[in-house]
Amino acid sequence: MALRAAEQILADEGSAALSTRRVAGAIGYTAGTLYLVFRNLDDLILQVNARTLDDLQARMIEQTNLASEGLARVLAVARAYLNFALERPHRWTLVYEHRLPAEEPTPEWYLEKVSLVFQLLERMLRPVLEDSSEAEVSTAARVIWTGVHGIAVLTVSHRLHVVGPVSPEALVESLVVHYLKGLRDHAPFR
Amino acid sequence: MALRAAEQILADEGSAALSTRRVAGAIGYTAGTLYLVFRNLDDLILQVNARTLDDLQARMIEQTNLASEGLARVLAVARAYLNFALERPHRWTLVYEHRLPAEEPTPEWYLEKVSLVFQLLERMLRPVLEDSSEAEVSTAARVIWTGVHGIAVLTVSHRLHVVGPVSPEALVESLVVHYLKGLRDHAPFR
DNA sequence: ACCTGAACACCGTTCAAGT
DNA sequence: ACCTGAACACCGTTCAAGT
Repeated sequence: MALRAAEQILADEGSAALSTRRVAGAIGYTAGTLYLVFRNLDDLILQVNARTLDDLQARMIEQTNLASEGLARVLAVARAYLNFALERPHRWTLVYEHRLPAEEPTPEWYLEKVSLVFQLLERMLRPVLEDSSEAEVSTAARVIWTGVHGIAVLTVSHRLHVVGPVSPEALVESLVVHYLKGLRDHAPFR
Repeated sequence: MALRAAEQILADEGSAALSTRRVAGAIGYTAGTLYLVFRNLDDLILQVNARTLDDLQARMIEQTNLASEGLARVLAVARAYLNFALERPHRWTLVYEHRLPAEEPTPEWYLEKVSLVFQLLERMLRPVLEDSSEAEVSTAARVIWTGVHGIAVLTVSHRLHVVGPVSPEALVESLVVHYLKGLRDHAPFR
């Protein structure tokens, strides 16, 4: 299948090597044939990314189920997201770097998959923030999601070690633990 | 100048339109001529990014000086970073999405500029975390930097609104305020 | 019905040749 | 000394033509 060949090229050589001619060649066809299956290269990439998002979601659910109590589950989702990114840097990078041409809107089914990954975190967070309003849980889920994403982005692009040695796992733990602690402390800042 | 033309194309049409032929054409030259000034396209992009990092640093210093006390200064650096990204999405995106070929190492002077942006945040953070060790301040600076970066990345790529309406400014404030509050509370999580 | 291969409009990069 | 323009090896995409 074309998608599997694309994932292989991606894993081995990164997104710069991902071309219609390369993918077609890898499965014994000519570039033109791909256009009988996919609308264009963007469509092919969207399908590759859909599988990546599915795999990510599955991994997050799997890892989260190994942890029992509140905070441990939040940490487990966050770590699963980070580890997925670190283990498949090229596939994961393609998901958030790929941009459709401005005129083409992102398909609904794709946005749905992005949203599912986020909702999983939101669900794990609710029991930890019992005393908080719905809006506060919502904001907290966004902060942790974007924060873990940022750690993963800068680690994968090798920008993090530029400012000294540091473990991304330690950053995720510090972020989740201290942010949630601060959220539950309703006193003013100083 | 070639760099100014490159910035114009980038701002107007994004990084996909940034080619040697386009840049050369915009300044009345032929593609080959650019190779008398730049080693190749990657080198040109590196120079564009260097200017972007300089502008970002200047903007951060400027905004930070408007705020006086501890927490306000940390918030000011964080907001300056976010706003810079939102106002120049294409230029800012190129800085963190551009990858040199694996064999070519990133030049020292470039890593220095990345590191300066981070150090500015670290300096603002120290007075707020008087009771913390050097290592704790160091981790905190990395968590806030990566966190704000993640908020900016997902906002610029339009992934944030996918999970419902949300203001990136509010996320930055929630992250900084609650994370720092949690950091100063030395009690165990529950 | 399925696939090819040539064509078109683009790339980055090099380099002999022109002024 | 400075720049061009052709050449080479690549792109994505389309489509008449082949089997």
